[in-house]
Amino acid sequence: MPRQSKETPTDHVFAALAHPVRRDLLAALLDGPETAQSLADRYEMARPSVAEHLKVLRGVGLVSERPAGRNRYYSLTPEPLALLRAWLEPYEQFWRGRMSRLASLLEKEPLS
Amino acid sequence: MPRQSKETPTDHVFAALAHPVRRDLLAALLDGPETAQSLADRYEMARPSVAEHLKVLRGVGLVSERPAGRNRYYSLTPEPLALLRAWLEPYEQFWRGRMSRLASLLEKEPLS
DNA sequence: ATAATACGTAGGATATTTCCTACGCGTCAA
DNA sequence: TTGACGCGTAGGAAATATCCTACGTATTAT
Repeated sequence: MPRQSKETPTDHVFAALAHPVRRDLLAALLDGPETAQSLADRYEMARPSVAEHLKVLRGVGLVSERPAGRNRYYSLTPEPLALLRAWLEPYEQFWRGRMSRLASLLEKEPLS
Repeated sequence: MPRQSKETPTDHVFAALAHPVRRDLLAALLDGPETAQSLADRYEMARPSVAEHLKVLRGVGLVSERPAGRNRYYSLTPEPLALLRAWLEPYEQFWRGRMSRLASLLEKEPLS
């Protein structure tokens, strides 16, 4: 399997979540919408840098924006995280498979 | 909150999963242990490059190795993915909150 | 012993990411 | 209108990540 040539939405979500600052930004938005400026203040980071990160998050649909006068409020839209959960699925099955195999093993040979 | 200075295990798991090739490698290992060489063949990539990726995955505990003569079998150890699921938790709660608020809104003002 | 093969890692070229300052645009207050 | 403020983005420096070939080591086959 020589790696799919096209990048999938899941690829982009993983890439967006790879950076600690972007995950921090998402966490901050759990408490409600905020502006780029106030987020920049919170993280001791230049506002344009925060704006870039927000752009990435918006690109994968994890964040949406609402203009309000000269302000612009960013809010969390967690739907794309469903892709992450879907990706996780086969590994959890794999894990459960291992666990049950271990369980049946212990059943046959207890306390050895 | 000026960003935690120390990197957490969760940070490292996200970083490890950020690269498409590393996710492909994990997916390949779902079918059972494999050597670096056979993985390299599958992905049309130089073996040392695959070895580097495996090193990263091993660093976060997603992969373990078992030497066997001059071969070395890598296998999937999905436990660290629990960190990812834990990270996901607050966002799923956030999501459910939005859904239920929408539901109660529709209940009060149906089909408008 | 010798040849072949699998391995990890070093060294380094290249690509990508991240972060900043500088700028121009739009909005609000005076 | 004018000045202050918030915004996004361009441009570029610096840090990271990625991928390769080259090398040395260990194991198997001849």
